[in-house]
Amino acid sequence: MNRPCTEHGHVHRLIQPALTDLTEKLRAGDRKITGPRQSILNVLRQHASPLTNREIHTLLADECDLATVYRNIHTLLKMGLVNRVDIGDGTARWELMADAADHHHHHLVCTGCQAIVEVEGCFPVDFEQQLTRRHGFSQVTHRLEFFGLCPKCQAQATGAAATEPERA
Amino acid sequence: MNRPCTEHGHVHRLIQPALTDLTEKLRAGDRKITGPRQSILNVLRQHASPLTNREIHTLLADECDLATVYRNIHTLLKMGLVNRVDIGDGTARWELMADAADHHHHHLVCTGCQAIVEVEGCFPVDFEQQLTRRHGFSQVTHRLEFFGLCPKCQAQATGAAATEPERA
DNA sequence: CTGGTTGCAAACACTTTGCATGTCG
DNA sequence: CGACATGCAAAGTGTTTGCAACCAG
Repeated sequence: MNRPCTEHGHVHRLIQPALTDLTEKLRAGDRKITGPRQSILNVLRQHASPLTNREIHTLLADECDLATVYRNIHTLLKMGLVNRVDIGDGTARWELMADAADHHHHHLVCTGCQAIVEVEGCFPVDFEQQLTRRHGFSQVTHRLEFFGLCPKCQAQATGAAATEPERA
Repeated sequence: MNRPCTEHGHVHRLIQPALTDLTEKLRAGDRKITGPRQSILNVLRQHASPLTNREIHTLLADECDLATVYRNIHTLLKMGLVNRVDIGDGTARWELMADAADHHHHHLVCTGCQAIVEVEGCFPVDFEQQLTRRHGFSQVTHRLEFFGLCPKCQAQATGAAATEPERA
């Protein structure tokens, strides 16, 4: 389902919701189809790697204000159209939520260069239910991210002056 | 392993590293055992639920400056003594890293009241290796958090306007 | 026409940093 | 004594919000 992107070093999702499907959802939620809103959705559609609000704004080439990006992302979040991704640097990243339940996935983040790779698969739902049942929680979801050193950064680390003390 | 804390509504970890073990690690890293540093470690030892820098500072009752908390947490992070936890609100939280590899755990966060419960167990390491092997990453770790509605918030939601203050 | 939306700027919250002073080892 | 640590304040980011003008439905 995925194809490596030689230019950016990450994986592009081939299957992205059609823009019409997205605007349709907006309409259903009594939201207006404005220019900035369509642009934001398009930018997200073209980048599988989660983007920060600032990155979205930059990619939009000042088509709209940064505050508008924040407001729209927030709206899209409430409508369940985007998904928040945290990679531990304190900045929120956003990706388009694939249609409903399918295409559940996670990310593999390089601790060296911050590159984000999308990984398929996840643990069985039984695991989640089993783990949370005893606590009486309902509507349980999860967020799972992997971290590690990507091939490039590994080479760079070993190749360069061997100043890399082994870490536990 | 855990015991519910009636006062704070979360779960306290019974097994926490002894303060001497912690200061020992500091010494080993050529770090000084200062007053603020010991206090921070003690606060973390007494609260299993991850704390924000501000919370730590408050619990310290102004024993030291907020900036000192930030700096020390950063130091402890680099030394591998604390672990960062993100629950999706943009604020970093910190918990004491249990001894080495054991006591690997995750968190169950209530989307209603932000309460954090520690959950034991995790998927088999094989899963992680299998999932990331194809990407050539090394030193792979992961971060996993569960989200859901805690029993209290469920009742509050169904009971509608029903008076259910019950100081949380 | 009308309420949602936007631009702009100010306000906020969290986090980092420069510098002089203080203190552990 | 020397290097690291701290307090204080200022500056940096990421994010939110008030308000008047604007625009999609």
